[in-house]
Amino acid sequence: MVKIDEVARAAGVSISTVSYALSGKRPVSAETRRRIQAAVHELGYSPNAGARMLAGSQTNIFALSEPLRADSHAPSHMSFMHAMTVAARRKEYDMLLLTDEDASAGMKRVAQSGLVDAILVLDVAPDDARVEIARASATPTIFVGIPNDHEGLVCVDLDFEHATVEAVDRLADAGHRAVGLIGGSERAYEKSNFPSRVRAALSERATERGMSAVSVASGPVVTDRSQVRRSVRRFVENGVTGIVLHAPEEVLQVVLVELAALGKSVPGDVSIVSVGSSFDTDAQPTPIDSIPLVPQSSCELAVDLAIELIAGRPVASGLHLIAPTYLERGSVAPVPSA
Amino acid sequence: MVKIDEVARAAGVSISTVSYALSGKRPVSAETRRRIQAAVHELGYSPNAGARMLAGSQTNIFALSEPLRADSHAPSHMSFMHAMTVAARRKEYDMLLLTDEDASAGMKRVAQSGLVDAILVLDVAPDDARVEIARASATPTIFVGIPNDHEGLVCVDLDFEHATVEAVDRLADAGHRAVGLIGGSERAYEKSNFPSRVRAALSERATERGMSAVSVASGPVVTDRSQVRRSVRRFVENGVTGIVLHAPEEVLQVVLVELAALGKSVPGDVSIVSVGSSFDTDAQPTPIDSIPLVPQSSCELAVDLAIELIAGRPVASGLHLIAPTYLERGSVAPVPSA
DNA sequence: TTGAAAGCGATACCAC
DNA sequence: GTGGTATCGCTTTCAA
Repeated sequence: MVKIDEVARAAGVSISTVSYALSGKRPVSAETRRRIQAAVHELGYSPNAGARMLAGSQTNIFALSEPLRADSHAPSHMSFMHAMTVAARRKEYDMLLLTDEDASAGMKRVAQSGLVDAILVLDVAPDDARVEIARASATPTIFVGIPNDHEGLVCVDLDFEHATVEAVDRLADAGHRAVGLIGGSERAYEKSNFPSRVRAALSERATERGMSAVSVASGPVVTDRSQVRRSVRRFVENGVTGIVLHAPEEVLQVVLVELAALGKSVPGDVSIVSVGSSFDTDAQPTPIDSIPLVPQSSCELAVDLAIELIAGRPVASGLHLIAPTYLERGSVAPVPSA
Repeated sequence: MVKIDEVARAAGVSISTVSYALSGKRPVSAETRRRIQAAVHELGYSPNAGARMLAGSQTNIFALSEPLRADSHAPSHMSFMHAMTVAARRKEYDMLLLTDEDASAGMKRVAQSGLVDAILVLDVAPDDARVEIARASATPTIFVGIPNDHEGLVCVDLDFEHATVEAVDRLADAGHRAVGLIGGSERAYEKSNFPSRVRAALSERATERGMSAVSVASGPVVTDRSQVRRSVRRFVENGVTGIVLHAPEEVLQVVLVELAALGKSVPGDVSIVSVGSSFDTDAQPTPIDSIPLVPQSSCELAVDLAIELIAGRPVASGLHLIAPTYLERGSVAPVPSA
């Protein structure tokens, strides 16, 4: 394991110059820097992590607190974990995993031992125990998702309410008079407080636009396709021509199959918009308009905010909402003239 | 951030005694240890991670190399990552995440910087680039899964071959004369070399037991249920009464639905055994006999082996196969007397 | 623009 | 059974 003094010797400079050349915290002449970089490359030097932490009081490690509840949607979680880790690496940070059975204790431990510079919290529940720990800790903490009580916290999320409004508006603009919502399972409404915000925003906006709204929460995906199909049938019977979907990929597929079974085409007879999904609505048999929840966006923002906090720069505590982006895929069309 | 000397002062001992009391590497009188523990608790002390790494040359961190390929099965991956992280924590280790775009570079980096004590490799491909890196590195590395060329490596996995043999034997013992295999997607056969071992073991054992074997790889799960259904129909037409399933949960569900549609009952008409699945075959509408791939088992073994290597204790390089466990759930019954 | 040297906070050797 | 202290490899002040 090659050390900094070997690099210094090889480059014919002092240890401190090597350190500065690598960190860029002090100007180093072009020629000297070149020699140092050559030596670094030559010897395959990378600074000892422990020594760096100790001397620099920065670890370049984030903790990712990721409670894996039995009912969480694995593919979405993976996307977020992955996006977060990649975003961190782009900023030279590594990612340490904190599991659920360890969430509270783990957050304390990594903070107290100075193992990490900041904590990133995924899969935030409305009533999340980690909120209190974050408040009690001096370690910068960013929530991806929004707990009910987010006073003084830094939270990142998609702006679901505006996304929903946008979705309703698109349908209204296309002349649709009745809109239906296919939401997630009942459990989803306890796990996160956004499904209910979507539902509320939809009702409100539909009313404002003079539409009638029918909202339905779908049952647990795999075990209860029939409930989703029932909802779709009810929509059709009630003259709903616009559907807003806030649910996983599997549910969309059931919806599409059922519509086809009822002889309804998309967007010929029924228009669909997906809100806040993190799967690719473009890769569906029928591409679907979407206002996606893009893990990369949330995660990059979260990482940037963490870095600001670490640097001691001011960050507005409160909600950092990501503006929705509407992706047209041709699944919204004017309502058929009855 | 409270330091060791404050604890020492509070307990009225020297810092070395505190260190020894905490590490247990030197006997400390009961009374002294009690006072130290009290002080630790009182002050909320936890040792500085950087200092510890530097002085002790142990980091108590593992790296988890987890290439997230687009076609990987998210729920299984999550199970493994989670199980591995939990197993590590039980041994006082934290887990650092290495992503795919970083796999090779990341492994080198964390090894060279002394950030981790060992590397755990998940989702091993038959022809895995990480094999070479492991060979070139002095950092202990454990593979969960088996690359084709595993010379000199330490690999952990379920003993799929014996598991398959056991499954075939159960069916043979129950009098079944023809056995069918529902495997994963074609891609699965490239991603890991176990699906093909299962297939080979099945053919061989079936022959040994005087059975006829029909092997079928199912298509990509979601987009091609029809292929699975076709296979099931073919099985029934060909008089197959015993099915070995080596595929994800979704495939099992399709199989069960199709059998029902064909008027076949389980285990009345057809017997089924699942091999190497990591979902709960007991939670299915029809519970299924299973020789499960238990993430906990693999991960605990991997962690134990890593610790052995770190401690400098000898570990047999080569395959560490986990003995299969057969779980009876009533899905295997004597072949109906035609 | 560069160098010397004082820490950072533990661990573990050497004494007692 | 306990204490003093050199040491780990870097960062960063202070000097030049």
